[in-house]
Amino acid sequence: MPKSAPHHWLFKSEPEEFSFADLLAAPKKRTFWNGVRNYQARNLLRDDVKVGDLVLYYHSNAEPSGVVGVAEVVESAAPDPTQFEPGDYHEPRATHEAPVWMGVTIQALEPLPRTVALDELKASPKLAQMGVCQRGNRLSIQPVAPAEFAEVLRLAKRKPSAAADAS
DNA sequence: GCCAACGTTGGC
DNA sequence: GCCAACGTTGGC
Repeated sequence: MPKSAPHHWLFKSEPEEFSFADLLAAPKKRTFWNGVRNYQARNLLRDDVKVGDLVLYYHSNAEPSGVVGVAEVVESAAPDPTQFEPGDYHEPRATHEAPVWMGVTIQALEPLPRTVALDELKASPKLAQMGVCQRGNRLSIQPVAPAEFAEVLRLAKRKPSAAADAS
């Protein structure tokens, strides 16, 4: 059996917390994606995010918010160590035998030629179904269709004005 | 800083 | 199991 094609994802991060530039500056351009504290996102990380999958790196609460880079999953799910540590991410119910929260390790591939801002994503008819374009969608780990992934990369190579002219 | 949307918690 | 209260996310 051939391996299945890589899946595509969008990971949200507040740049003040951990930006794509921070990822590029990290050792081996890698980081463990810790701090996910939502069960739906946790389940995706645990069950569906695989080594070799591609990630759109999205800056939320940014100026502007949007997709800024591409990363690759290099290690599949492992227990999030911050759940065992004191602090904001501590999880009293977690034990090493039965961890509650999981994370994956990603590695930066390339920054996009320019940020594809949220309003551009919303302006593209091909991205109408994309999770991040849906009102009220707060999920920090979202599946992305292959065609959507390609469209975001295509938008990133165009001038913003050209994107606005698209019909 | 505001607030809409959504998730979680806890009383009952 | 219902649902009100509360907390968080994240665009604006």
